[in-house]
Amino acid sequence: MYIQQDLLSHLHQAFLSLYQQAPELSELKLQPTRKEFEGSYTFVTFPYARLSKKGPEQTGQELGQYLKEHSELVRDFNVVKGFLNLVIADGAWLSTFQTLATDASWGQLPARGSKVVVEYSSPNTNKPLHLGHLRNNFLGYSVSQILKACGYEVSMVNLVNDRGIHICKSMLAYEKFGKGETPQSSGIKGDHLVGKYYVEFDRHYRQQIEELVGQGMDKEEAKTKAPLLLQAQEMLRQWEAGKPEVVNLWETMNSWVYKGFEETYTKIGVQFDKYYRESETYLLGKDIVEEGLEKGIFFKKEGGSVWIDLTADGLDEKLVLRGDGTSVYITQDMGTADLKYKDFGMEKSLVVVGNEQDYHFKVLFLILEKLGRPYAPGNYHLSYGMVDLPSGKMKSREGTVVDADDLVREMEETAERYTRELGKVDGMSPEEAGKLFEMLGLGALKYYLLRVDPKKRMLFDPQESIDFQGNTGPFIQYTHARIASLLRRAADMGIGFQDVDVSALTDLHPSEREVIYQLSLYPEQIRTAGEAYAPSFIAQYVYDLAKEFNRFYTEVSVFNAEDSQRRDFRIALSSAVGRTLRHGMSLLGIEVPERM
RNA sequence: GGUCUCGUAGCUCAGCUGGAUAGAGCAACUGCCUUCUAAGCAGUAGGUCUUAGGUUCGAAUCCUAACGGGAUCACCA
Repeated sequence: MYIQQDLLSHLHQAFLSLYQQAPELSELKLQPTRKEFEGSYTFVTFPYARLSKKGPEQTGQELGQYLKEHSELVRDFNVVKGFLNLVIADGAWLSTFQTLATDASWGQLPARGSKVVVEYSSPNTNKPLHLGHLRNNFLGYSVSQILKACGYEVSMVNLVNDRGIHICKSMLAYEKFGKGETPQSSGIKGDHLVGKYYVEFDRHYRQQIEELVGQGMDKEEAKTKAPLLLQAQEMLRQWEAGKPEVVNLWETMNSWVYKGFEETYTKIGVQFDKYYRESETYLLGKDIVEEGLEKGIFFKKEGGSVWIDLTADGLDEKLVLRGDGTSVYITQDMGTADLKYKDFGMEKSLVVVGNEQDYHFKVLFLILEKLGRPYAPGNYHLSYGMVDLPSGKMKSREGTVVDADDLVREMEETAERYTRELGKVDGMSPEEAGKLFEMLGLGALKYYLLRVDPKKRMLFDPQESIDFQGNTGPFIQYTHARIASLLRRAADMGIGFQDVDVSALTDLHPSEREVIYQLSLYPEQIRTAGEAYAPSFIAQYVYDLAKEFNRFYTEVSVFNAEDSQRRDFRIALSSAVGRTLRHGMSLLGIEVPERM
C-alpha cells in the first residue's frame, strides 16, 4: 500500500524530470510482477512510449534508472520488452511490516460518516429455509461486514414475507388436515411443520386438478377452479378483512415459523438490526401511486388500473396498481423504500435478492428515480445467481430442495467424522470439540458458497462442499490453528509479539518477503470487495494469504531461526498473518479455531 | 419472439477498469513427517479461454454476429 504510493509518485516525478510531461498520477498503475521475473511491482511502459518519444524498452530503462537513483525503496530494476520490473529493498518491506503489524485498526478503513442499509434473507413464512436462502444469508451478512470494514455505518434488515396466498395455503391445509398438531406435540421445528402443510396443500390441490380434468375440464381452468385454491383465496380475503379466527391461526402459525427461523439464524450466525413484516407494509405505496399520477409519471387505463410507461427507457409498460385498487408487488416495494429511508436516512440501500428479479428492481429503481426520491441514486440490487445441484435446478415438486437445517447438520457431522479420524480431538473437552465441529462444518459451507462471484450462478456439489482440502474454509482455519499453536509456544517462552522491532534486520527470506507483500494488500482488498459488494474477493485473498504463509511455514523454521531477532520477527509475522486471517474470515462470517 | 445474463483444464472456480509463456482447487501421477499441527508443502500432466469477424503496438478481457445454457417479459409474489 504504502510502497505502491511511493513508487507511483516517484514515477510521476520521473516522467516530469525525464520527459517534461507526465500522465495524471491517478492514471499510473502498477501490477504485481509475474513469478518468473525478478521484482515485486511492474510498470508497463507501452502506453507511454508516445509520451517519452523513445521505445518502450528504453523508456523502461530510463524510468527504472531514475527510480533506482531517487527512491530508496527501489533496490534494483530490470526491463523485459515494455515491462519495467522493480525490485524493492528489504528494508522497505520490513518497515511496511512494522507499520501494518502495529496498526491498531488493521482491517478497518477510516469512517466515512455514511449510512448503508442492507436488506437480506427476506424469507416467506410458509416453508423452511433452503440452500438458496443460505447463499442469500451468507452474502448479505458478509457484505454488511465488509461495508463496515470499509467505514460505513451499516444496518441489516430483514423484510419478512409473512402474508399472502402462500401463507393461506399452509393455513388451510393445516386447518383441514392438521388435527391440532403443534411443534411441541410433534417435535417438529416450527418452520418445518408449517412447510409440511404447504406441501400437503399442494398434494391435495393437484389431486383436485386431476379430478376436474378427469371430469373433462381444461387443465388451465382446473388450476383456477380447484376448490382448495378458491378456499385459500377466500381465506386471504378474510385475513385482509381481519376475521378473528383466521388472524389467530395466522398469528399462531407465523409464531412457529419465526421461532424456527430464529433458531436457524442463530445457528448460521446471521443477525438483523430490524425486521420489517409485509403484513405491516403491504398497504404502503398507494399514496405514492397518487403522487405519481399527480406528477404525470403514472397514467390510468380504462378499468382504473395505474401504469407507468417505461418504453422510452427500453423497458415495458408496467402495472403499479390494480383496477380494483389493490396493490401489486411493486406498489408495496415503493412504499417500503420510502419507509426505509424514513427509518434510516441512508445514503446507500442494498437489497440482496436473486437475479430472477433483476427486471423488477430495474423498474422499481427507475420509478423511484423518476419520482425524484433523494435516496434513489443509492439504491442497489445485489443480484446473485441461482444455486444448482449436480442433478440440475432445485425443484420443490421433485423433492430435490436441499434443506438449510439438514445441510448444516450434515456438514457438522462430516466435520466431526473427519476430525476424529485425524485424531485431532485428543485432549479437547467435549465442549471445545463440539464447538470445533460447528466452526468447521459451517466454515466449509460458508466458504464454499461465498468463494464464487455472487453474480454468477453456481453449482453446489455435496461431495465437493465437504472437501476440507485445498481452497476451502477448513484449509484457512487450519492455517490459523497452526499459527495459534506457534503463538502459544512463543507465549510459553515469554516472547512478546505485540510490539515488533525489526530494526536489527536488513534482509529477508523470499518467503518472508512474499508474506509481507501479501499482507500489505489487505486494506486495498477490503476496499475493492466493498466497492464490488463481493465477498468472493475476500475469500480469494484469505486463501492466497494462507497459502503463502504455509509455504513460509515449511520453508523456514520459526523457533530454530539463526538468531533471536529473526525468531521474534517470524513470530510477529505469523501473528500478523493469524490476525489478518481471523479478521478476513470474520468478514465472511466464519470463525476460526485456536487448535484443530 | 423482445430484454438481460453466462460460456476459461475432465470437474468446480479465479483472472475480465486491455499487457509478458492464461492461474488455483478437486480428480490422476511423483516426492517430502527422528525439527514449530502432513486438514500441509514441492513437482508432473492437463487449455484452439464456445465459434467467426472487428478495434489495438497488444484481446480470455472491449465491440458486432452466430451457437449453446439460464433468467425474465401476468391486474402473481
